[in-house]
Amino acid sequence: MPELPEVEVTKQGIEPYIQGKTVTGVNIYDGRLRWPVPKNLEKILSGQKVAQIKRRGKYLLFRMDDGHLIIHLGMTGVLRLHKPSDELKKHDRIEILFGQRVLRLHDPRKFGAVLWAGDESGEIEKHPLIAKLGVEPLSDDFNDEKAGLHLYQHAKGRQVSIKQWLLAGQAVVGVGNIYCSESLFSAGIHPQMAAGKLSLPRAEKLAVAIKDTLQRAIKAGGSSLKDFVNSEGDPGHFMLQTKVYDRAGLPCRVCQTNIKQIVQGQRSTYFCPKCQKR
DNA sequence: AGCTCAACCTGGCTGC
DNA sequence: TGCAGCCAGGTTGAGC
Repeated sequence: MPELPEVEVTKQGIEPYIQGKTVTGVNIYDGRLRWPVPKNLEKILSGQKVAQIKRRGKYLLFRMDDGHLIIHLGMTGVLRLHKPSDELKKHDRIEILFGQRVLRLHDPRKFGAVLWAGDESGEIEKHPLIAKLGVEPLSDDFNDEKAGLHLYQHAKGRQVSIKQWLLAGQAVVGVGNIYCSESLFSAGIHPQMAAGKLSLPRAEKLAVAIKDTLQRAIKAGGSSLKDFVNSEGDPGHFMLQTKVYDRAGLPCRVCQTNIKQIVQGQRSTYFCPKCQKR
């Protein structure tokens, strides 16, 4: 479910209610996520205050008194605030109590993660899961002058397809399978082109396309999904109307050519064979 | 170092 | 209706 925009909207949705609040308890209903949830998480977190929530790529980093709580939503994770009395739903895996509010992770496929990184293990930026991540697409490090050049230099010499290169997240984080297809369409780049063939002008165009796609998705999510505090509602799918994703066989919204679907690196890619050039 | 691929897990949809 | 097979928003880690 969640690519960067979904994670960002989640962050913005829960932060006002959680920031400055103290953990009063933790319940683990099924801790067998991507990695086992630490069994002693309740002991670790109880009494600690949330100073701030940051997002790095698709990771949410809760700055606590003695370290960071790391949460990743995986493929199907949803974080929402509830009242403790709200009925548990199937696939609610873990909850963190803040007095009369409770943060629940609902994750059917269990690809999400809830981990603890204490300060003794170093700065959170050096954490093994965080350290290798690419540049933040919406940060100053990816502004107009630097962004295209950064992509161009990172892609140089790579034989892998530009779709797989972009999705891998080593150059830029947060571009998941949906917005990867969308961004390449927007930049007019064929997904099977070798990453190393990316010219500087096209890299600049791609950088703009990525930022624009993600920003618009965040806006769409922010408007369609303000309600992070109640139990109702399914915050799962709030996608923009897609240009190519999941539109195999349908006419391109620009040129009417049929959208094609292919598989790259075990993932589906959608593109317009006419609008997108190698 | 770069790249490919299997694996983690559950549910929903398609087609027989 | 039942069931097998395939697909799904992410990421790591093994192996070449």
